Amino acid sequence: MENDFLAHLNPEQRGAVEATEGPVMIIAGAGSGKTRVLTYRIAHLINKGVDPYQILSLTFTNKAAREMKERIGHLIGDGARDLWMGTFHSVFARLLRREASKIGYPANFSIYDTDDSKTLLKSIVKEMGLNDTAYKASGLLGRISSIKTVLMSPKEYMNDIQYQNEDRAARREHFGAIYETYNKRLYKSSAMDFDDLLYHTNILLRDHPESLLKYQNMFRYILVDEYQDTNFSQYMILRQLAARHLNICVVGDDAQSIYAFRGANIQNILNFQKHYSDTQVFKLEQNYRSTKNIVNAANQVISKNRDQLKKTVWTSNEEGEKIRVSRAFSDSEEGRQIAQSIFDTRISKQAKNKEFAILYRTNAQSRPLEEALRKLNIPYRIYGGLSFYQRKEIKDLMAYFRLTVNHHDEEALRRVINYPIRGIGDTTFDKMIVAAADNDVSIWTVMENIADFNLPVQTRAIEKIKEFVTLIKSFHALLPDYSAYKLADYIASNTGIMKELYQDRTPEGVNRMENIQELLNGLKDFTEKDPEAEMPTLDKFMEDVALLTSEDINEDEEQNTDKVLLMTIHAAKGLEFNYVYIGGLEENLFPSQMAIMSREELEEERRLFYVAITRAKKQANLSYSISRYRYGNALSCEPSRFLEEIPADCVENIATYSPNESYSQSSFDRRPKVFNVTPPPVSKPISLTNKKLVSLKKVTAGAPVDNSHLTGLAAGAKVEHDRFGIGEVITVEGHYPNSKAIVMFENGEKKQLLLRFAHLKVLS
DNA sequence: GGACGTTCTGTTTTT
DNA sequence: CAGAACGTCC
Repeated sequence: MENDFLAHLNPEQRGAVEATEGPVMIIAGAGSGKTRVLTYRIAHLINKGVDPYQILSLTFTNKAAREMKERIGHLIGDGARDLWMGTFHSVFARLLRREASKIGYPANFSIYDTDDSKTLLKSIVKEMGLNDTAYKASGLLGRISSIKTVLMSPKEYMNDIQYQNEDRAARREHFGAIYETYNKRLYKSSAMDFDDLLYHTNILLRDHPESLLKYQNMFRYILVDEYQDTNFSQYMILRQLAARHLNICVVGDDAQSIYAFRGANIQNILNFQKHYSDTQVFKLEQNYRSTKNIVNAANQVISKNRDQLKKTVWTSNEEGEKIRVSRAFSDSEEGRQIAQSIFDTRISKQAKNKEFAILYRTNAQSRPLEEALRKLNIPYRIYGGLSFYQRKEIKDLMAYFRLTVNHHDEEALRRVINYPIRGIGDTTFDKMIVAAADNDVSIWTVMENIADFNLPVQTRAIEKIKEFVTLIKSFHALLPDYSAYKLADYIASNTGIMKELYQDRTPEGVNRMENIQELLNGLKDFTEKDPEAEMPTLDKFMEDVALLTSEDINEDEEQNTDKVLLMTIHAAKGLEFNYVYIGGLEENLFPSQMAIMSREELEEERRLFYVAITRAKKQANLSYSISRYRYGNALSCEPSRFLEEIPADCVENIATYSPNESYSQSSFDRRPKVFNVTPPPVSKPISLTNKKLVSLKKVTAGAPVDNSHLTGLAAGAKVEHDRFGIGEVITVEGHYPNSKAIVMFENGEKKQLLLRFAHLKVLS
């Protein structure tokens, strides 16, 4: 049994699978069967008699972990379920909940996402009376994150002369104090941010030898995927855990390191052999994925980078088609070209939608692509993108869940204390923050004992606060007895959220309602998943949802449908497609203008380009446009330098667009250059058959409003789906933002609607 | 406190 | 262009 499945591997792969003892580094070129090696390695370990729960396998996404678990399950059966497998963040969050008391946290600590952290920072800057343009939340969080990543506490930071000098020079002398307050507030809220999960794991292992020993013995075998994208904090965790048995196996490709911006340190992989003596190194250099032409082009491009491990990726696959490069006039025309090409290729190659992917550098690029695909009725799905859990209505309801589980969660409290409106406004909340800080307690504690604090607020507000405290406590009391679904449903209706959303009959409101329903369905699944197990309560559900992404939900329905996938290149890591389109190959966009200052940054962009090309199995299509709408302006663009780095014999230039363009060859001017050209007209009327919602585009004040301002709604178009009470738009008149639309409903009733931002509000 | 209107400002990638 | 932040009115 043991050997039959190893026969599926080539000698390179097999060597890497069978070297189970001691430090191992596997350098796996793009498309070389890396996941296969990891999967087989784990299966092989278990076959050799290693208990699954002694294996810790760290992946880059939860989805990768789940897929790998499934594949191992196919090889060895049920045992796969007991593996410790997941992202660094999810695995160590789980571990920290077990050991929370050792580091002074309760087991039910909250996990703050980036939004929570930013809101908290904004609040702190305001409370400290600092200028919020000099201390911007995003910048602060970035810096705090990188400092936490190098495991530096606020105290250490403030004692570090170099950092202090840096801050003085940058006129940020209060940064240390902000960092300290931020951490303190997190602690008072019983909350951790993403970096804390790794930071506190390090502290736990460093300061508690008995815990260290426990986990060293527990995780006898450690495997790390995408090692090139680990940061210092993660490196230190691994080093501590692996120190005893030294069975650490890292897999990665330095050429695909694309997360330096969030602290990934490519030196981890470059220096692995120095960190662990007697490392066995395996190189997987045969690419099974792409055509010769794609492999050659990618190799040529990446060879321009100075920092890299030596390896020669090669393939025995067929020569394949040349990489196609096309030029468009504008971003919307680029979209049309791509959509048309997909349309044609689908027929000529008898291909399915899901064999196509469109990749781009920034999320904002998806819009013109989506429009073009919709016009040709090509079904598509945006992969990644805004996470389900980042939507306002979901965050609001989840904030109630968080607050129920952990009353001290300040950001959850901030979100919902006055939602739905219950008369506790900003003024009252600010006063409670002050009282909390003065008494060194959480805001919840202030609220709980509101009468003792003699706050200078209206007695009405005091009453409201008492009611709110009672409400949340009543939810908490039900925690042990109610299932997650039952309690969530109870909370949704008892807070008034359901009622509020139900009353909102705008398309967006209905959509929000659907999202809430989806969340509740998710909870139902969670509740019913394992009837044998102990009661699936809400606090258990909350344990790791903070770390899920949109790809972790909805998988059954969405995953297997036949749709073209759109995503950023970062999100495409680890995926492959027959036909890949990479849009926006323009200087200052890709490479990003934020990343052309230093060689290191530029090399990371080049690796990103390498990742993008190597996603393609059969055909890679690159495109750029000579103008692009950004921030409301048409900017002139020049082709990306990366295009020139592809050897000419790998490339074929295809259809380019050039009627009446007023394109000048002058070098890129940072100031917007406005093109006086109207984009080519769209010939086909827009079909709305598969479109659920109608939303409105904003209209410039003073300009007349017409039907074209209804996104996706051509003149006279009929909205087929009447679930939302929207019928046919008859006329639209007036000026933004108070223009009016007359709409005829299917029952013949006519109503006047107010157009305001993206809402349709019924007037009569 | 809350609804609604106006002005300003940012502008990469994400566990 | 879109969303945040601010200002004005009830």
